[in-house]
Amino acid sequence: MSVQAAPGPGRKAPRGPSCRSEASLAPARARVAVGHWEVGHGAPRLALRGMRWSQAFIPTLRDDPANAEAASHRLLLRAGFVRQLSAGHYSILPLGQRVRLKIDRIIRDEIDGIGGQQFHLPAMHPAELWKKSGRWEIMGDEMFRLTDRKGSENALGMTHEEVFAQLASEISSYKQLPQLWYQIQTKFRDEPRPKSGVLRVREFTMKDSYSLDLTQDGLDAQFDRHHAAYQRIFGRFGVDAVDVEASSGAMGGSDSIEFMVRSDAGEDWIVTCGTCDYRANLERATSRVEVIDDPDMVPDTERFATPGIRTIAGLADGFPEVAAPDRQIKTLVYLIDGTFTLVMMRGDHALQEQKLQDVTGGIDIRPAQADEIREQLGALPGSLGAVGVTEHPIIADQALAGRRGMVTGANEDDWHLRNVDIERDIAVGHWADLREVSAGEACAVDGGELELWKGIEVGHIFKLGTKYSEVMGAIVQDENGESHPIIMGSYGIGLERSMAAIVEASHDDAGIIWPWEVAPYHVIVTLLRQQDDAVVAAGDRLYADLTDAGYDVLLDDRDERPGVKFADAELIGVPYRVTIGPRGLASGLAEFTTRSTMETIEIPLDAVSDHLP
RNA sequence: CGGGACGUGGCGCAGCUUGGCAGCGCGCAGCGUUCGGGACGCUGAGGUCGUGGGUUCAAAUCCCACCGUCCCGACCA
Repeated sequence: MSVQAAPGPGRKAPRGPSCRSEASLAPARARVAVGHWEVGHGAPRLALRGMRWSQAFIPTLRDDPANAEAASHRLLLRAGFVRQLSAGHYSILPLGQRVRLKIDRIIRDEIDGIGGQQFHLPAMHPAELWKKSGRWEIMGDEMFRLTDRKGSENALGMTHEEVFAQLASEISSYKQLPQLWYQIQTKFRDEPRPKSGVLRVREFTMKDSYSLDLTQDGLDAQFDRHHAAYQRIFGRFGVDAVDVEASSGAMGGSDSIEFMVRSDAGEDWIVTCGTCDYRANLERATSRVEVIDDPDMVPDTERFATPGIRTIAGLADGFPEVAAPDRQIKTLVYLIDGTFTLVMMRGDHALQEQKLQDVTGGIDIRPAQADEIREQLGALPGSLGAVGVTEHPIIADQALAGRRGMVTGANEDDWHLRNVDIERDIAVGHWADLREVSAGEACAVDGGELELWKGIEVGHIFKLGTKYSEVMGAIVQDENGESHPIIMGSYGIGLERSMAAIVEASHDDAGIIWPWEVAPYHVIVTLLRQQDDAVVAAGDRLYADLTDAGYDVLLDDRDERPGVKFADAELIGVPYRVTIGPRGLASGLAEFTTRSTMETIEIPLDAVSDHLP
C-alpha cells in the first residue's frame, strides 16, 4: 500500500477506536509545536513534530521508477521525498521537506555559531547589477534572464556576491568589520543538462555566506572558521565530506576548498594520496613527474618526413629511437576569448582544460577547429609545432621546461622536426602546470600512489578578495583614514544536493538509512493488528510519550499488512522502528529494530526512549 | 549543442511491424475473507494514446513538424 490521499482540512483521525488517542495527543502536539521549533546553538535535538501515517502524504512507490539511475534519485523518488516537475526542477514533498528543514537548521546552527547573520535577498536581480560586475556577459547561457513589462532586463540569481557587496557599500568604517552575512535562498542556473535527480538541477536551495574583512588576516581567520564549521556541518549530516584543493573557476579568488562526498553519482574527479593527506580536485591536482634524461647539447633542428603520421603513438611507432612519447611535444591549439593560442604538453601527457582556464583567466575557451588551425599555422592537427611561431601566444606545461632533443610537428603536413631544444627554439610566453594527473602517479608531496575517485561537491569555500567590493563601492576607511576595499570570502552549501549525497552515502537494498540528525523522523512506531484495541492504545501512548520527550515520531497506524509496513519503514529510512503487536504486548514488550544494522531486540514498552540516542 | 532512446490511466509496461471496440500488472474505491515480511475473491472508478498538421471511410498505429523526458558526450562555483 503506498499512495495515501492528503487529508482534507479538519478531517479527523482514521476510522477505528481512536478517540482516546486524540485526547492524549492533543496536548503533546501543542507543546511540541511551540517548544521545539526554535533551536539554539548546540541543541541536542532538532525536533519537528509527529505524524500519523494514515494522514500523511507519503507516496511511496512499490517499484523502481524508470528514468532514475542514481541511487539517491531512485530512492528519494520511490520513498516519496521528491517529485519531478520538469527537467531540473523538483517538488520537495513533506518527508523531503523535513529532511531539508533539518539540514537548514544544522547549517544555521553552525553558521550562527561562527557569528553569521542571516539575510534573505531577492532571487531576481536587475541586469545593471550584474553588468556592473561584468558577470552579465561572463555567465552566458547559464544565467536565466527575463524582461519585465517595462522592457527592463533582469536575471534570476545564480549566486549573490553582487547583492551582498552592494549592501556592504553601506559599511564605511573598519570599526564595523568584520561581518559574516549569509542567507539560505533559491538559486537558478540554466544547466545545459540537468541530471541524477536532485543532484544537478536548475533550481535549488543554497546556503551562501560572505565574509567581510578589512585585512587579509581577517579573511584568513573567517575562512578557517568556515572550514571548521563546514566539517561540523557535514559531520552532523552523517557524511564523510573530504575537503580538497579546488579551482575557483569563473569566480576568481585564491584559496579554494571543496567538500566532496565520495560517490559514483558524483561528477567531479578527486585525487588523493594513499600515504599522505594530499587531496585535490583533478582540475587542480598535481603529481611528481619523473625526470627524463636529455642530451646536454643538441644540433640544429632538422626536418624529417613523416608521411601519414598524425598521432603521438604513430610517430613513436615509426621512429622509436627519436620519438618516444615522452620525447615528443604535443601542440594543442585553443581559442581563448578569441585569441588563437598554442598550448604545449609532453607527448604522453594530457591537458587539464580547467588549469588552462585558470592560468589564462579566459572565459570562453575552446579547442580551435581544423580549418582555423590550417589558416593560422598552415597544417592540420597531427603535424603542428611551435618552433618559429611568434605571432601567437605560446603556453607550455612545466614538464617541458629545459627539455632538449624533442620532436614536434613542422607545421607542414607529413613533416616533423627533431633536435628541438625548447628554450632555444620555441618562444614560450608562459610556463604553467597544465597537466592532468592520472591514477597511479606519484604524489608530489611524498611520492605515494595517487588514487582517483568520483565525488559530489556539497560545499565550496573560497577567498574572493576585493573584486566585488571594488565594483560595488564597498570601501571602508582604516584607523589612519585610508580607504580600502572590503576583502570578501564566499562560502556555499547546496541543501538538496546534500540531501541526495547523504542518501548516496547511506542506503541499502531496502531503502534509505537516514543519519539521526537529518532523519525525517527519529522513530517509527509500527502497529500490527490495527483492530486490536490494546495495540492501538499502546501505540498511541508510546507515540505521545516519545513526542513529548522531543523525538520526531511517525506512527504507522495504517490498516496494512505487516510486510507492507516493514518494507515502507525501511524504504523511507527512519533510524529506529518500534513494532507493537499483540504477541509481545501481552508481556509488555515491543520490538526495537535499528535500521542501519536491521538488528531487532525485544524491550519493555516503557523503556523505548532508553534505547534512543 | 552532438549522438542515442523514449513519450499509451497514479507507477511500470504491452499494443504500432500488417490502420478497424485502448489493454495488462501494480496501485486506487466498495464489500467479504485474511493479518508478524509487499495476501485473496468479487464488484468498480480512472486514459485529450505528448502537441499540431497531413494521408485515409477509419490513425495509439502511417507521414511531417514541434514539444517534453532520460542516457552518453560537450558544458558546468
